Amino acid sequence: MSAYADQLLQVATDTFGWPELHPEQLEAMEQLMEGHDVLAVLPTGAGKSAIYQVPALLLDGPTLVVSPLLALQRDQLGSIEGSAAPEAVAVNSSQRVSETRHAWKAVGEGDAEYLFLSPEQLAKDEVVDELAGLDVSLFVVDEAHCVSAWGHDFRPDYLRLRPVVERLGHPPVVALTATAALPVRQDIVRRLGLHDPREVVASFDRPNLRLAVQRVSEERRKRDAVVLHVRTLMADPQTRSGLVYTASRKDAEWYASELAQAGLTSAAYHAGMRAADRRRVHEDFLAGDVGVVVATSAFGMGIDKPDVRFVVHASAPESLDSYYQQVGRAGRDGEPADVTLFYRPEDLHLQRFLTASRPPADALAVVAETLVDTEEPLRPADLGRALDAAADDGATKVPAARRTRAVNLLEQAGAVTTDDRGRLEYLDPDLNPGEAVDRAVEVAATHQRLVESRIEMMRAYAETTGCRRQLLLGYFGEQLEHACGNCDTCAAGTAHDLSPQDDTFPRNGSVEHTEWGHGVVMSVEDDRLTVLFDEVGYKTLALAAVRDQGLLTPA
DNA sequence: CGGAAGCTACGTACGTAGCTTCCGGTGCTGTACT
Repeated sequence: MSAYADQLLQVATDTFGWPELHPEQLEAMEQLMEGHDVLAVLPTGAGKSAIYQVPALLLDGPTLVVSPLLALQRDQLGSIEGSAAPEAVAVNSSQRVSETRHAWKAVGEGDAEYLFLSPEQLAKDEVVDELAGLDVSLFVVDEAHCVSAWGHDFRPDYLRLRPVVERLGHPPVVALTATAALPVRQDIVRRLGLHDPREVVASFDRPNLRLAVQRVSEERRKRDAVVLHVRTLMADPQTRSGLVYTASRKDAEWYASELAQAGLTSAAYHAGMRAADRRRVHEDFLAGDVGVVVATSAFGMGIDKPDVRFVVHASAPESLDSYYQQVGRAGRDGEPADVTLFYRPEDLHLQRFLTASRPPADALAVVAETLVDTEEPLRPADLGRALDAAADDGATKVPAARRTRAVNLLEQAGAVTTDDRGRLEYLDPDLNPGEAVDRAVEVAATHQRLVESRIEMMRAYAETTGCRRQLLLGYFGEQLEHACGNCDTCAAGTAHDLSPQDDTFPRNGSVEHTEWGHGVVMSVEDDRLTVLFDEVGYKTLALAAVRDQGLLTPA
């Protein structure tokens, strides 16, 4: 046991009232105390927040917590307030100016230990300037999968945390998430610039979830089948609550009303609803007044209800990452829960549409040209001003989010870098901006291939005749030797235990493909391999073809 | 890409087949207006 274990346990007990810590929690905390960066992948309910809350009190200086949703920030503030820990404050657009002023003052004077912020706040120079004077001792990225899932497109400021960490002198950084497959973990480590990170990864297996897929041919039949399935589940007196996920807001409304007509207490939940209605649905679900919430992906983070008895998908999501996160909301109490995907291959086309992204070609060109022409490195805000001025002279107008996305891509392409004062610099004056744009477009294309290959993994899960849990856990890098006995394919008798493999291509081993280049073996089944390639994402290869044609060599 | 909604033609007077068009997810922020 390390020198810190006793102190950590004592703070956990005295301040938070936790009589003990899980080994993973303690491990992550000790690594932080020793000054290491940490990536912790632990299931929800395993006490991820404790990992920063406890060491924060032993480290000298405030703890900065990056959190994706204001609602989550409020929850966290509330839970810290309910403990004996020092004050927690937030800085965001939803609170009064006076509250924000108080927050800065309290952190500055050492009265507040925890400061919650969104990544968008950290994109502002004045916020980072303020933080730079605070001697931040711990940098926490909560729900860190958002870095990878949202940073590339939806919320590009998630990819700009790294320069902030550096400007704060790189205090120990801890990234926390419940679900992260290998490329997501790699992305988190790379984008946050974690130094030699210690990874604490708990098992992904949730044996109490009964996994099933119902394949349906027609949309109309699927709707009937989903409604029937939910009605059947809710007819069981043991089943008080469950979730139905849909791909569109319209479907969420449709199923919610259909289930209500069938006599169930159901409610829709999606981002198109008014904030007050969303909050009420959430509260009613927790209180048990609403039995079934029918939701888009908007419903999820921050829901901690132990007795959710089922999660039904009326439509497949865009990745197993999302799928596992959503189904993981069932059966937190460890009791059996039903997890069923209603699958039509056609539904994957919608996911393809929703995840399709065009690289911001015009923005890339303007940003690259502006940066190459600038003598001094530019702060992002100054770049924005320069682009606005250029737009007044007839250049393409570039909204802030697009500009950030362009900067991110140029940086990933190695054309632009951020210096230690957070300023953007064009790296090689001899590199033609047109060439820089081409490279950035290629970076975006590589990422897009990964996104598309994730959809194909979703398809593989839905269509496999092997054990679903083996496939799912394999996706997250965990090998299940025996068929699980608690999924539909096991029940149908098509699943079977893995037979011993020769170890030409061991799991997690590096390989080189004749066409697709470098990759890492994710899972090995009897007749096939799934490999994550750097350039083309996930690919499943038939072992026979690999052997006969010599497609793959260990690297 | 697929599905729903809206439109037109049909050929009979209201309903349906078939075509076209449009829509489809996740949240922060700061500002303008009630």
